[in-house]
Amino acid sequence: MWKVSTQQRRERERAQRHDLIVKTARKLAESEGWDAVTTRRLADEIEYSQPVLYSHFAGKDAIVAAVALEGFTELAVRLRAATRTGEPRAALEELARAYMAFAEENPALYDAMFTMAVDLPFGQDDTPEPLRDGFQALLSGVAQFAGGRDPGILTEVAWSALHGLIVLSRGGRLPASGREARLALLLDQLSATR
Amino acid sequence: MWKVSTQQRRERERAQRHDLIVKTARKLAESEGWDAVTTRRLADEIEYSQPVLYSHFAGKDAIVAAVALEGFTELAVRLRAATRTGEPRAALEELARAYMAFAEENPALYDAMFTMAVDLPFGQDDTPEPLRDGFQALLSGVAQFAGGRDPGILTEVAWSALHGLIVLSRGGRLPASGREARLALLLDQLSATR
DNA sequence: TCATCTGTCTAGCGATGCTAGAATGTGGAA
DNA sequence: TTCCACATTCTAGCATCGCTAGACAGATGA
Repeated sequence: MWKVSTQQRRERERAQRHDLIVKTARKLAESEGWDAVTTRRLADEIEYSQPVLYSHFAGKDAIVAAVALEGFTELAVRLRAATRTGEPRAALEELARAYMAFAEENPALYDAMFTMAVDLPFGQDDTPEPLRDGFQALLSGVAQFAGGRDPGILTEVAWSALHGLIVLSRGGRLPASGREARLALLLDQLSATR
Repeated sequence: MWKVSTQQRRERERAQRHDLIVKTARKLAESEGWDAVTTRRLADEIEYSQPVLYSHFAGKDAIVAAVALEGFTELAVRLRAATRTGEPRAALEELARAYMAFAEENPALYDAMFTMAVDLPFGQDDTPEPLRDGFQALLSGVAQFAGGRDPGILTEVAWSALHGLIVLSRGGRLPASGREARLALLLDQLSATR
């Protein structure tokens, strides 16, 4: 009944608006916090009415999840870019710093990825590619210090420690002053092969 | 104008109701999650009307903070009780296990303490006693492995790692299967003096 | 017995996520 | 060009949230 070309244009426009919603939600969250990201406010920003959001996403949580997914892709890229150094200890440090820098530069995004959205499949078969890729990048930097131990487990512990530092620092649970000292100590711990 | 005894009775009753609110909020959060802890629901449970809550607390956040404070006290007691073993490595393990057990047995409480409530003073001079005490308990178990390093920093890193493991496991970010392996590896890392 | 004052409740405000049904506008057929 | 059909978008509203003003009730001391 409808021309094929018309249908394609519509799908293209829908995809663009889908992206616009995600980008706007992210920008808004980053500049004013996730509390400011209400469906009304978001609808205003994209210059459409509220129900339009629900023709793209099942609900607000799905929008947050979409933002988080975008974050995983960027984090993976960033970690990949930080795994090119030669010397092991320096490589590990660069990797850790890349992770922490990402979290600091995109606090709202990081929250969406690791504290808010719960409905993303993580350790399972249908885990999105970017998630898997980011973990692999971390693993590549940590693995050489595994010695006889399981590199996967070591990576999980390293990741947990980094995440813990980030999230406790952000909430004011850890003083901002000791930042560098803590990172240095963690890197020492991790890079001690045995 | 008012009898002293009357006034005392009233203050006693107020204190009891204050406790009732905190206990009820905690129980409700633990059994149905913090989303179920609405002011209306909470008022229903304590068999008073909503405004009564606001005569005790500035708002819902203050109630959560009160629950969190109770949690800090309990955690401190628990950690203190786990610092009595002789052999250092065993003492450290017992301490770590006590911390993780507390988080697992009281997930909602742990969330209130470390993820939700933001208005509790942490690393400052007016930090509540239980917070300081819990940190000291952790420190007492970790310090002997510090070697030449700053025991405070080491404790902060150890705490971060534990917290990271807990919070990532809970969100499904880490598979439940490797739990013991991750803890063992972390303890190895921490107990390696250098 | 009465007046007063404290404590409690009813009712309501603005804002939230979400949705049903009306209105709009676009595309193809006559 | 006119008209109909259908997809798309919007207006308006629901239930619920945290929070509060003002009415109501009950206890207290004179």
